[in-house]
Formats: sequence, C-alpha cells, structure tokens
Amino acid sequence: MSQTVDRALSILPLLAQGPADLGQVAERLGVHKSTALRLLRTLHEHGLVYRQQDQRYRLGARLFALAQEAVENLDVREIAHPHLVALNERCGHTVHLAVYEENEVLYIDKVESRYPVRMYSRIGKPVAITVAAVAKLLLADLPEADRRALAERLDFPMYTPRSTPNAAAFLKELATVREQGWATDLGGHEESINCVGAPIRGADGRVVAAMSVSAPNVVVTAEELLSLLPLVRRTADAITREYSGSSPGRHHTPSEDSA
Amino acid sequence: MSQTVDRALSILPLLAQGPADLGQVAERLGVHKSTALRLLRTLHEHGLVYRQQDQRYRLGARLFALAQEAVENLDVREIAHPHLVALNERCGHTVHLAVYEENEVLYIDKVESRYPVRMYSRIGKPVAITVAAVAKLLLADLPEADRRALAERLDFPMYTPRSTPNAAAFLKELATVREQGWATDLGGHEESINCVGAPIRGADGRVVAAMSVSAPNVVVTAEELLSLLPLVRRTADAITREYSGSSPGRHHTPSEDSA
DNA sequence: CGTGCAGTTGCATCATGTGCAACGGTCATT
DNA sequence: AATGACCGTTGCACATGATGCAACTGCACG
Repeated sequence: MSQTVDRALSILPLLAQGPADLGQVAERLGVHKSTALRLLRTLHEHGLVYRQQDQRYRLGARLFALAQEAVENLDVREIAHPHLVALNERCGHTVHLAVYEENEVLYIDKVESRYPVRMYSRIGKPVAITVAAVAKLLLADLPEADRRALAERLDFPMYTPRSTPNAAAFLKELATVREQGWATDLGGHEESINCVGAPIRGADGRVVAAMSVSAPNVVVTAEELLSLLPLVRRTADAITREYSGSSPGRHHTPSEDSA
Repeated sequence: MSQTVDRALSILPLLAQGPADLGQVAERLGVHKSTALRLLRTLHEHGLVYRQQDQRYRLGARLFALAQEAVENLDVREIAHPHLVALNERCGHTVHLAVYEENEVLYIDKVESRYPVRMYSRIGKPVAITVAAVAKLLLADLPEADRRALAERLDFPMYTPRSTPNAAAFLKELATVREQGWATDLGGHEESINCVGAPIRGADGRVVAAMSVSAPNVVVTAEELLSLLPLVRRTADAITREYSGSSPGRHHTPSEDSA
C-alpha cells in the first residue's frame, strides 16, 4: 500500500539470501541506485541492515533483538512456560509449544530433557506443517473452508513412509484431531520420533496454541508415549484455564469474535 | 533519510514492547491514524506485523524467519561450527561463538554439553558486554578511540562483586586482552560461571568473531577451566586459518580495508 | 595515465504519502 | 431502545517528500 515502505521491506528477504551490494539491491528492486541507497540507509539507521567492511549489506542485529522481544512478550508463552517445565520434570521428554500465524506454524517455546533450555532454533523455519502434532492441532481448529483451501495449497513431502501423503488424508486427519481433541505424530517427520500433543484454547474456545511431548523410539515406544496422553491433556487444560481466565485485562473483551 | 520508511520501521520496536492498536501506534508515531493504518498494512503484507483477533497489532512471524535465515548465512558461523562441536566433544562444556556489530555483541552459535544444539535464546538480548569473555575479545580489537568512546557510553552493572566496575577498569582489561590474545570471565556475570575465550581473525588480522568455553564452578574449578586455554586458542586459530584462507571467493578482495 | 566501475550528492519533477473529514460498525450509557 | 462515544476504514485534494537523472568522487586495474 505504501510504495516506499514496500520497496524498503522487499530488501530484507533479498538480503536474507546473502549479502549484496548497492548495485545488486537496486537492480533486484528495479529502482535507481540512489533510491536503493536511501532505502538502505534508512534500514541501516534502524539497525535492520548492517554494512560489512566490503561495503556489502546484510541483515542486522536489531532483527534478532526484535524477534527475541516479540517472542518474550507472547502472553500464552509466558503463562504456559511453568506448566511445560513441570510436565518435562514429570516425564523427562522434550516439550514444545507452538502457535499458528498466517499459514505458518512456529515453535515459541521448548523445554529440553533435563535442562530447561529455551531453544528457538527452529523458529521461523517452516515447521513440518503436514505431519507435526502441534500443526495438526492448530490447523484442525480453522474453519472448514480455510482448512480446505490450505490443504490444497500445501505440499506433502514424504519425510518418511508414515508422512501424510496428500490433501485428502490430511483433511481426514484434521477432522479426527478436531473431534478427539488431541493429536499424534508417529514417525511422520523423523522415522524414530513420536509425539503426542494437545490444544490450548482461549476464552472463546478457539485454539490459540498447541503443545506436544516428543521422544525417540529408542527411549520409549509409541505405546508408552501414548500413555502420557492424559497427562499432556491435563497440562494443556490447565494452561487453557489459566490463559482464558486470568487475562481479561489484556484483551478488550474476552467474549465476541466469530471470524 | 526516508521519512515514510523511517516511520514504518519505528513501529517495529514499538510493537516489540507489546501489542498495540491503531490509535496507540498513530499517537506514538505522531501521525494521523490513516497514515499509521497504511504503514501497518504495508508491514502486514510483508509479514513483519500480525493482527490478532482483537485487532491489535504485534510483531509477525516473518521476523523470525528473517533472523533465522540471516544467522544461517553468516560465513564465520558456518566455518566455525564443526570446530566448536569438536571442541565440545573434547571438553564437554558449553561453547559460544559471538560477533560484534554496531555497539552490540551477540551470540551466533552455541554448542551445549553433549547435545549439538544450536540455541539462539540469547540472540538479540543485550549480552553482558562489560564482562563476557567474548565481548572483551571483540571490543579489544576496536581502534583505541572507538574503545574509549564506547567505554564512556557504557553502563557498568555489577552483576556480581567481580564484574567490571567502571570505564577505566574496562579499558585496562581490554588492553590486557588485546595484548595477551585471550580473555576470561571469572564469575563476572554469574557468580558460579567461568569462561575462557579466544579471538577469530579475518585475513586482514582483524577480529571478526570470538569463541569461549563456559562451565559452572561446581563442575570444574577456574584453574581447571583455564587449563583448557591452549585447546581453546588452538581451536580459534584453526577457525581463523580456515576462515581467512578459504573464502577468497566470497569477499571481493581479501586484502585491503583499513577503517 | 587513463578507463571503468561502484558509491555518493544535488537537484528539478511530479508521483506519493499525508492529513482531513466523513462513514460505518460496535460497545457502553441513559 | 435510543443515543453517543469510540475505533477502524475510505476517498480525496494538497504539497511534501520520494524519485531518477546527471554529474562528481574515489578506487582498482590495465
């Protein structure tokens, strides 16, 4: 909507692919060098872009700062974290928390076995949206039309023989997940890794986040992992209760909304 | 330099503090609501900003994607990583890799004991620039004038009684580090954590990154950790050799540059 | 010593971003 | 129920501010 800003922001993904000099930026943007220069300077002032010794530009540090601050401030994450830690202490496995946003699913917290290490290593990276338990949970809650539209648009990479193969199977899986209120990923992403997950809901009943417990085959069998399901669901429900109950001050009104 | 872009980008740190609605954004930007709307829409189209159900805006997922891609593409990181892993396998402790940029020091890689987990949990967060071993290494290499100017500008929080107390002590410490070619942090940030670090240099001899090994008191004493210094230095030197030698294709000319 | 290339600057033009005022929807008040 | 306040949204006329050009600089290379 705003040409100048639009052009400036287009520079970011361009630089994400690797450093580029002024000429390259101008060319790939389709603008005059002087224009590109001014845009880059503005980005630079805000720290989003950094100029290395060879004069080429690359993405800057402030970007990390922003991403960091953003994730720190997510209400759900804050509320959920202690619950995730507690769950991890009881079962010992890796615990994930994820949200859905604009056709992407991303992890916003993770508790690793033993160490309570928040690791954002996969943030931003395309999560295996067609197979991950948390992805199924988040997508299952979308209105049917959206689910259908999304399924059509997706690729279905066969990470393993047990990966979701196509849109039809995916939609069926989502329907199941939607009905039963929990989800699994049994070797669909990595042959030897299984997950069980449950949804976290807002005051209006809609799924706002999803959590899962993951463990490799060699530690516990899929059956053993599934036996944790009640515990996982109880944890998710506890988070749901706290989240939908305690934050009426944050949201304008915790009621309405339909779309 | 470009007013429109400048305003748009100013929205990001604003939203990093927490979600805000249109009115708040417009007010804090000092522009008309309709202007703020158009800027937000543009940011939204690029995924940098997300609109939650209550219509308020917060930072978007693409931000993480960009930060992620950016860090993935850092040459030093790529080259250093296997060396860091090898070092970790030999000594078992946590290994960090950091760079300096625009008055900030940030971690770009980390190898945790046992697990080769890349953890960006501290990326973007103000690293304890006055005490961390890697920070000292990176800052020690700046031209003296810059060091002095920076030291004046800094705060010197006393994380522990052993933290660097003031600018004078800091500059002295940097001089020492500069001369000896390695640095430590003995309980200066967390009472029980010690670190030893060494610099990684580019072809021109300037410090481009720094690495360190950290371990808690309870596992190894400071003396024991210091005994790892030769190993740490050898690792850093190995990275230096590979980095300054092998990448003549990436940089225009691996020679010149002085500023 | 000249040629070519990349980054930078100043400037005239007009495209673009701007603020205003008016509309529509939702919620709170009387 | 009806009223009023508030917030997001739209269309528009104006002039601010972004654009591309051309000329200048500094550097590297032949």
